[in-house]
Amino acid sequence: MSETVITRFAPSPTGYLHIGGARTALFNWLYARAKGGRMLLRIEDTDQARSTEGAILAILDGLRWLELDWDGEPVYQLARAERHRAVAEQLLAQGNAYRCYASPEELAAMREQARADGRAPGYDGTWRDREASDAPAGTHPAIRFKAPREGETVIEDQVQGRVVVANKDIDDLVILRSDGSPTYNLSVVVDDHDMGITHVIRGDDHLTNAARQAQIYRALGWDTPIFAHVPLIHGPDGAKLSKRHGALGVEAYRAMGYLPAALRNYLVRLGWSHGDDEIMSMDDVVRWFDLDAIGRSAARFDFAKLENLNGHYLRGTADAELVRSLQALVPELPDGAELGRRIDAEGWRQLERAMPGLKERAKTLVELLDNAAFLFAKRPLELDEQAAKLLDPAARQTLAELLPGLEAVEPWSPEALEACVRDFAEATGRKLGKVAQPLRAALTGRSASPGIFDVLDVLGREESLARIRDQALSIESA
RNA sequence: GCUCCCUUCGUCUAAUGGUUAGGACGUCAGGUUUUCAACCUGAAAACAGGGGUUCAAUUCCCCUAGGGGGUACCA
Repeated sequence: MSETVITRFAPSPTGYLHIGGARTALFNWLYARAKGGRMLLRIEDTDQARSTEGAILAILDGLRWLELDWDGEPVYQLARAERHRAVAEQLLAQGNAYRCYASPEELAAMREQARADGRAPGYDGTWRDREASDAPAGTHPAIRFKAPREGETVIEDQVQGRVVVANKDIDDLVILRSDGSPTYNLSVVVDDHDMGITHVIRGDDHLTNAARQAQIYRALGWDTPIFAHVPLIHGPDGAKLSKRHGALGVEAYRAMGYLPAALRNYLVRLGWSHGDDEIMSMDDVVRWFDLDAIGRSAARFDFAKLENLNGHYLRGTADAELVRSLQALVPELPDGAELGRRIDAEGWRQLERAMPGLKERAKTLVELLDNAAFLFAKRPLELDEQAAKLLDPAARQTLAELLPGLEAVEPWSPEALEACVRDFAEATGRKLGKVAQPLRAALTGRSASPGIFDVLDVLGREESLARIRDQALSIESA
């Protein structure tokens, strides 16, 4: 009997959706899709001190941007606290848990002592067998899980393989705080069980939790889900890619001009592989994805490769769609407001017309937009250093000589323009580059741009000639 | 400290008990070209170290080193 696969992505809303979380979500999504199952979303907001509404929104937004959809409504863990509490009480009634009256000070002292003795700094089980009558008056106890002390707990992990933890190394964890709120390890078990989760795919920072959780499953008489602990993603320097060490939320990648398709492709190859395949559609990946092809070692995040992939996807995206992406991106840019004002409807149309030449030359949407700056520039153009160097007296002379021919070009099409410029170069014994580069500098203010005949075409006759005159004329006045 | 996991070119990775250890990104050198990209060709570049097991280990086992995770009344 084959059971429907149900995975879940369970972020805690204490920050944005970071890149590791995004990959975890992607893997869960892929596995569910690959097996014809479902992926559920659970917001683990039980840490009320750190969870924020804004973070929840940022995470949902990040998932939507990555086009990772989930099935059904998100489950909010906090809303299920009553159920978690009931399970804790059940564990207590069954004798699988006990009340612990130790104060925070006592616990701290206990940890310190254990450390000094070279032992694992876990709870020592003081209240495991003490009578309730010993309880100090007026204190609210926490409830601790009575973890087995003998033997070992085995996790048959789909990625990590067989992981064995000695039970003596697992202490009695608190499942219900003294204020009556459930803790993570209890909530996860109850929720995963109640939601019918069949496969838990998450970062391997949860690997040791899995052993604790397995013990709780057992005490409750529930089947454990299948675990798959995916290695973490490290920064370019090999250090942990944590929120504190410059890890970025997916919205930062969006703002840097990356395409969701490129990020997904990059992320899926971080830890998972299918032979020598690098560029894969999500349809391909869904067809091929499985847990056994996930590697066991951590990967470093490499922007260079992401950029390369992004360039690939950029080139493969339709012009009109790129314009829409750009329109959505502009407000998120640092100078977005100013830029948004400068580009009018006509500007967007021009941008789309210039897109074939632009998308060939950019690795990100941000770079693309920067390369398109000449479209929105106002005369007289500001020349960058190299363009200024290019427009030496000889070049300005060339432009002056070229001008009459260009003025007569009819129609103003790339083909006709190219014929005109080539004829001019040939007739005057110049190499094409000697004409094209000054033109480029005059028209775009830079030394690099899309094909120069396309630039002339997109800019139009009037604006092109005016920009050329701006530069050619200066020699006559000089 | 205790405990768990990991280790193939700079990076992401493939493969195999016997291979010239493959691909991709990046780098370098050419080609193409109106610039820059793209594209094409080529090059340099890896089995962490030490022990075993075996006719034979990059591959299996052990140790060491290095890296990472966990070690909360956080998730």
